[in-house]
Amino acid sequence: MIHEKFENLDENKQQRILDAAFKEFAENGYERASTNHIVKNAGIGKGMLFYYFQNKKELYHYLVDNALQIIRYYYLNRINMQATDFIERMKQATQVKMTCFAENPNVFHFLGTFFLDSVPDLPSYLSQQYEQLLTEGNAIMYDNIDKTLFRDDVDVDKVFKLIQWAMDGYQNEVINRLQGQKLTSVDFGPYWEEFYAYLEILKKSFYR
Amino acid sequence: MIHEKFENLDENKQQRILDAAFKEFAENGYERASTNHIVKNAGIGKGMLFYYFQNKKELYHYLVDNALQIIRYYYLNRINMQATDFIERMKQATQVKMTCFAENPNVFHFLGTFFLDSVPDLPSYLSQQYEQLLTEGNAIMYDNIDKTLFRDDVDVDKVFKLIQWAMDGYQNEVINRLQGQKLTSVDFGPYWEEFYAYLEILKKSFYR
DNA sequence: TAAGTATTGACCAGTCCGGTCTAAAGTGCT
DNA sequence: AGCACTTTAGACCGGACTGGTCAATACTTA
Repeated sequence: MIHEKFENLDENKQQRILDAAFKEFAENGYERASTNHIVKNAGIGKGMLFYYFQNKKELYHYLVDNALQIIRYYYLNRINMQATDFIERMKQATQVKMTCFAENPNVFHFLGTFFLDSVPDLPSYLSQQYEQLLTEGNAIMYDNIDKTLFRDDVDVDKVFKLIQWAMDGYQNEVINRLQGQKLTSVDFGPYWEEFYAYLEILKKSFYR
Repeated sequence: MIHEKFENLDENKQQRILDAAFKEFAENGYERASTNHIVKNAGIGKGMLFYYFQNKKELYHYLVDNALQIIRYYYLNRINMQATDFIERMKQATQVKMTCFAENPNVFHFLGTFFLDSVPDLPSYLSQQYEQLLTEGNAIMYDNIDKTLFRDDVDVDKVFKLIQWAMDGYQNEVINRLQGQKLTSVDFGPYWEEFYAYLEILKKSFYR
């Protein structure tokens, strides 16, 4: 195995290195991320990083692969596609997203900038993995939706958009409100209550 | 005057320098912005930048001042606060924002990152200017709104939020769709039509 | 004890940084 | 034309930081 050395490390140390690397790349993009910062934040010597990984680029690819797997794991198994109610579907998607974000903020942020970053020589197997995740995600959001629930005097596709913008808006609002706090120690109960109130308004307004 | 030299330059050259500087700071934040890039993109010699401005920080402050003035000019004079219809108010605000963005993308982007950037020793007169703009902007959005227009079975403040998230969502959507195009040469007509269609849906759904 | 593995951080050459300064070119007055 | 003054360019400076190497050490196992 290519990453035998790294993956034989004890769990804790592995995680420290991954966290430091995700964070550094997320905050600075590929080019400007500093391997020096990574080793310092991970608490290891400079040499070890290049003992575990061939070079900076190879480390980056390892992280992309890792991040895609994590996200995939969250999304694909937790959304019930039998529910044909669009707002209920969005509710699930939003909760999955927020949970995933709270538990893996660095990974999330990393993938967010990964899309924007002009990635250096991404191997094709990673591009494919990424493309697949996108199409699967799309299916999860829109397949098997009952459009007859909506009031018939408006364009349903536009209402889809409006609902999604509402989801995004609320998520950003919560993230902003919680800025600086450790997400793992936050009680999201009250936030979900508030969220449900918004969903009720959307149903009242957009459904028959 | 401190910036006599710079402001006596012919209009064109001044603008080239401002554009290059706004763009560089916007894309990289204060610390990582490079004066070398700025002079290269502005097409001037390195020495001149430090002939016009004392140093990097002083240039940055000049840009902040300039940007705040530009934004202020757009917003304060073009929104009719006599109109008590919230959606109409948001429509105006969104159009002003998009117009301003299309005509000054660099300035807009610069101010966007300025908020996030931990700004180096911002002089108090600039902080004050900034604070004032924020409160004025708030007034423009929410003062003198007729809340009786809304249906009475929902929380009006939450509907405010939903409408604003819709505005933000549509703006982002358009900006994404037009990515890479020169905004000044785009015909926004069709986009406004589409925008009005969204506003109609919002009125139908959220008003009595 | 000896072989083998894991680990460190000083060190390398190179890039880029903000800022300076010399020398030249341009401008305007007499 | 000659002189004083302003405007311009970019070579250059010390210093910070970069990705990556490597010799020296500590630890583990037999």
